[in-house]
Amino acid sequence: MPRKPAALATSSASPTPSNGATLMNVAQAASVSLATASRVFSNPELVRQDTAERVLRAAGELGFRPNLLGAKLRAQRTRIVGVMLPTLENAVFAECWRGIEEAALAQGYSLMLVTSRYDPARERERIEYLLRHRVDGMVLTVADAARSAVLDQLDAERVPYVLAYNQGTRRGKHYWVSVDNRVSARAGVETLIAAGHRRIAVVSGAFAASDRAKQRYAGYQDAMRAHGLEPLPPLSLPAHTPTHTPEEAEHIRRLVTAPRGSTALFCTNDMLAIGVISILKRLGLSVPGDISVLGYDGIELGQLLEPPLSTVVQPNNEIGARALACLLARLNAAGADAAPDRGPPRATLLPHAIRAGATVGPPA
Amino acid sequence: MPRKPAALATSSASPTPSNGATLMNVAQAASVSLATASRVFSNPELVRQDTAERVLRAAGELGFRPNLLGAKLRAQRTRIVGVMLPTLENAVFAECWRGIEEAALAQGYSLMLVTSRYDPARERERIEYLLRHRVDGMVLTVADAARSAVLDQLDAERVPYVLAYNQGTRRGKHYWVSVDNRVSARAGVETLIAAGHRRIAVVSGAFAASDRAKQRYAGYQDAMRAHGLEPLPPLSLPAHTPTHTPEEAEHIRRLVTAPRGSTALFCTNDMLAIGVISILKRLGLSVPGDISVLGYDGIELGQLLEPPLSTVVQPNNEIGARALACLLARLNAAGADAAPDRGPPRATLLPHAIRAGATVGPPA
DNA sequence: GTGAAAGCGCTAACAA
DNA sequence: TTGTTAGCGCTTTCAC
Repeated sequence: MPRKPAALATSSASPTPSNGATLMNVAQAASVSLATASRVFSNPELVRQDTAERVLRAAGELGFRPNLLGAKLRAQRTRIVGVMLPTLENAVFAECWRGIEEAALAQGYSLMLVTSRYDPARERERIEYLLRHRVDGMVLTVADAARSAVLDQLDAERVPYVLAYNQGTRRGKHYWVSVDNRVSARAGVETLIAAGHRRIAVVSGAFAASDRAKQRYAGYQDAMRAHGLEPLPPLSLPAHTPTHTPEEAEHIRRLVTAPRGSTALFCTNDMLAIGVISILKRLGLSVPGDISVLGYDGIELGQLLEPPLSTVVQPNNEIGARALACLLARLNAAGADAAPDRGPPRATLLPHAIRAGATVGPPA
Repeated sequence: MPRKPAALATSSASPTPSNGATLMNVAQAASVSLATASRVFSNPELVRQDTAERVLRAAGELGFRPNLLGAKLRAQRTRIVGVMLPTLENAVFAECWRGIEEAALAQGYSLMLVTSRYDPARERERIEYLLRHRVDGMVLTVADAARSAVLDQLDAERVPYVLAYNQGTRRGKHYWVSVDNRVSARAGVETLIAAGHRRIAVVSGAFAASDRAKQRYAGYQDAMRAHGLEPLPPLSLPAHTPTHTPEEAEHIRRLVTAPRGSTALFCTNDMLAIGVISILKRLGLSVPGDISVLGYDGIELGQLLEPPLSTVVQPNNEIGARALACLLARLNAAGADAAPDRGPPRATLLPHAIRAGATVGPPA
């Protein structure tokens, strides 16, 4: 009967830890060729109903589980998307991940996540790692999209990628999904001005670690100038440490108590804002009674606090989901034909919102 | 139907999006056999110094990047570890992920992350997905380790896994890394008792979604009984919603204002504690002036708040790192020989700590 | 030390 | 509709 020279009667033991059955085993059990068995899973419409059923039944009985490795190697595409985010410990990115995972799941794509810690050296290393896995493309947030070594590398190697949060700078150079950082920051600061504040300061993470922070600062300057107010230089705090240092507290104290100290602080991200509010409280100041604080990001945690954080809201889930969708659109467009005009738009600008919260009030 | 020489045209340009060079190309450029070239990367000690250098140089010039897919398929092991966590939006798991990623990076292992959302159906689906990728093993946190369908499946298929946070229940059944939930919770509640509280209530997420919550509640009962106090039934709040519902607020109000209402609340996780504190404040109550609140988890965020959250601290980074290390130890032990006594211990109990914070004070 | 050869599990021409 | 046949890029005996 076995007119196959097949030397693959090895199925007694359990080769792979998970499960032994290969497509070949299934094909034999269903008395069809390997090709037909394959088609049942990848192109069911090419195979007759009852044949397909026989194969499926055999697969079920054998506990067959497709080995994606073989498929990927052969197909020269992995259907894996690499994701690089600065950290997950800032809820912004955790929320974004959720959007990405949801979208990938819906589209049958797999994900590989790495974190860069805002560290360019680590960015390079982690990207290399994703490349070795032959991801089809990437979704990433880099420190500074305009001067990023990894982005240059990716461009040189023609790896498709889409930026999340990084707002494209040079015209038409990158694909990106973001809110308008500058405009939205301006809108946020204008709520401060509308509340009566005139002396408004900015607290930010390191500009080098975040082009968004720079853009948001520019938005602050826009708002101030548009209202005839003088922008102040930003207070740059090092990456949010788990706990406050005395120096940080001292900086904040000076900012708000100097003669003519600021009455409102615009923090370029929510985690920072939460930390700043705590520092202010420890200094014996009330928020918003003595000082108003406005955040940026719109993480859900902000609403859990009391008073709830006033902040500029980005749609974090959606940023992730859209970035992934954009990438898949690129991948598909490239597959169909190489027409340069096909594929998704390079820029996806999502709307921001202002969440009123209760950490902003009139100046003391 | 168009013919297919187009494929050749594209492949001449750029075979793989990333890079074209295969190990075979490198071997030819270095005038060695494929086998030798391979050895340079996997078993350098088997090849002569100068040969190796030639190969390395050729690889550099060609911009060779090993295709892990080929290696994995051939070697029948992927060096990928699957990670399943309930969510990353709870900082506990984000911190744990950090530990896992660090440890994996150090050991040259890759990771594939999925989230289960505390949903058993989704757990199954996501596990299947990891299995298709032929991960060598898994690190996971399941809703309830004692009655988990996915764990049974994994056992049946002999896939090595290590639980993080889930504390092993049946003797010797699972491998796990955790603090002692019951003992640590008891210790936490005893700080409440030491502060003078007698009427202490528990606020928890759904027990069905977390065996940890159940164990921590048991610890609470232990503490109460040991001090001659009457344990109260837990107040179970649905999964932490982004914002508070009126019902939640009403439940909390009743808990603390009924005749002889509780003076302290033990929340079985930090996010819950943060939410509960906000609710109390909105009810016009002061923490810890009117009501004391104790959390559990020790997320870093807790220290950023004012007052800083009093909580039972788990070493989240280390739980992740240890879980991964334990898994790799299992994988290696299995590789060496199948001696049943080899390999890491099944249980890894990590020490907890109490972070005093400032949300616990004497009863009003 | 090095090379030749045989696949790992799967997909996709092409043929029947 | 189904089968045959080549590999995808790599590791790994086994000879030399």
